[in-house]
Amino acid sequence: MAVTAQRKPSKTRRIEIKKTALDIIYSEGLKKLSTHHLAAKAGISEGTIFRHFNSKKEIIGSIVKDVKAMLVTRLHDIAMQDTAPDKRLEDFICYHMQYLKENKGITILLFTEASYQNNKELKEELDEIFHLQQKYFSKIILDGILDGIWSSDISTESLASLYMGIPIILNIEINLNPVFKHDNFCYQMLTLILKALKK
Amino acid sequence: MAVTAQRKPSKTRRIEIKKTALDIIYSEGLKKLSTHHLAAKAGISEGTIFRHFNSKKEIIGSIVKDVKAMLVTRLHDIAMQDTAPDKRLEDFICYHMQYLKENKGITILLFTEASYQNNKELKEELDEIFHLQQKYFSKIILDGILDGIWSSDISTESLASLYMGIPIILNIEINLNPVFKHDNFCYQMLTLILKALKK
DNA sequence: TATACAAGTAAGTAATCACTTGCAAAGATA
DNA sequence: TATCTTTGCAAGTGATTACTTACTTGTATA
Repeated sequence: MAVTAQRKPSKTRRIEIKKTALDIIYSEGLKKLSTHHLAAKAGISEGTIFRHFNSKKEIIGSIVKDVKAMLVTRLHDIAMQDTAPDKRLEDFICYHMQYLKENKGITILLFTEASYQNNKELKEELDEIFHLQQKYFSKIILDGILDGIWSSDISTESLASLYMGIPIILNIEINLNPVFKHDNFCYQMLTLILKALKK
Repeated sequence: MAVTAQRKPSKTRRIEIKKTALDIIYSEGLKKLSTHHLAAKAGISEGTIFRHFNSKKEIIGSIVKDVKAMLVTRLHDIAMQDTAPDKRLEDFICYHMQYLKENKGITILLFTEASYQNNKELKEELDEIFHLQQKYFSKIILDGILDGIWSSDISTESLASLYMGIPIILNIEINLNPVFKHDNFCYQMLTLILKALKK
């Protein structure tokens, strides 16, 4: 019979709201992400949400921004390391999968929101995230081909396209199959990619 | 200044409504698929939609049923042919891509609706479609391995998972890149898969 | 030609949506 | 202690949602 939520600084409350939003997306679906339901799950009133965000759109925009800061820059760093390409490829894929495993609502948000809403700015953000990931992946592959460890008669572009399907598949499998063994997943995918790259 | 839509038998009208729904999903996003907007685009009144379908849910359910009848059974037939596995693989992938190219709203509907709505029956239907496609794909791969034309040291299951990412990627690329050259796409993907399968 | 049914409409319905308003009170600073 | 800013809430707002109701009209068949 809570009367009023504990007062917290906006910075903290924003993080809580975004975390709750991802929980809802992952466990109940995007449709349940109403401001009413989000407030209830976060233990605050609906009005309080709009004290910390100007709009619902801004909440999603802020989450996307977090992904760029946390995931995309890390993938960039991995791709640009001066270690061997096969080592970088492993780090890249495994970090990518681990991040998505630990932030389970992200994939649904990125791919569903873009095709559900018709928000132009959001679409452009997602487009950028998508193609940056492809670009960093391609960088590693091209380095490996230049180093002579991988076959050059492969379309790097196609392989990068194929790679981008993996996060989505991971998510669908997790969603449909509750006992999905995520741990092997990144190494299984790595093995397949290495096989395709073999000279 | 049309007063009343032309009278058509329910069978015809249902097809028109479903076609219009897919057009909206593809070109305007799932959010714009309201019964109000759907009726306007189909050139009928909102009430007429409910003359031919009991609910909006039933429209989507009927489209999913069409996919099972048109796409899934065709993929089954291709997988079960007694031609060479590499021929079947080519037919399988190219028919799959062609179907999705000609029915552009389907992929968004299948993958977005499942994570947007929390409709249990729909989720089970989509689960079935997803895993049947994986199963038929795996059948071809296993036949090729048994015939000795492809390497046996590959996880058929992993490859089938990887394969299922392709339709989604195709859709995202088409959406983000208006001048995407779909024609090469299925052969590029086929090449990569064959490379991974090489002995 | 009379009748019955199928297919159409306009104008509703309650529920839900994102968001606003006006006010109370906690916490920091003077 | 007095003041000011920030964070909270209850109770709204109009717009939109899927769907219903009551009624009209085209068309096939007796």
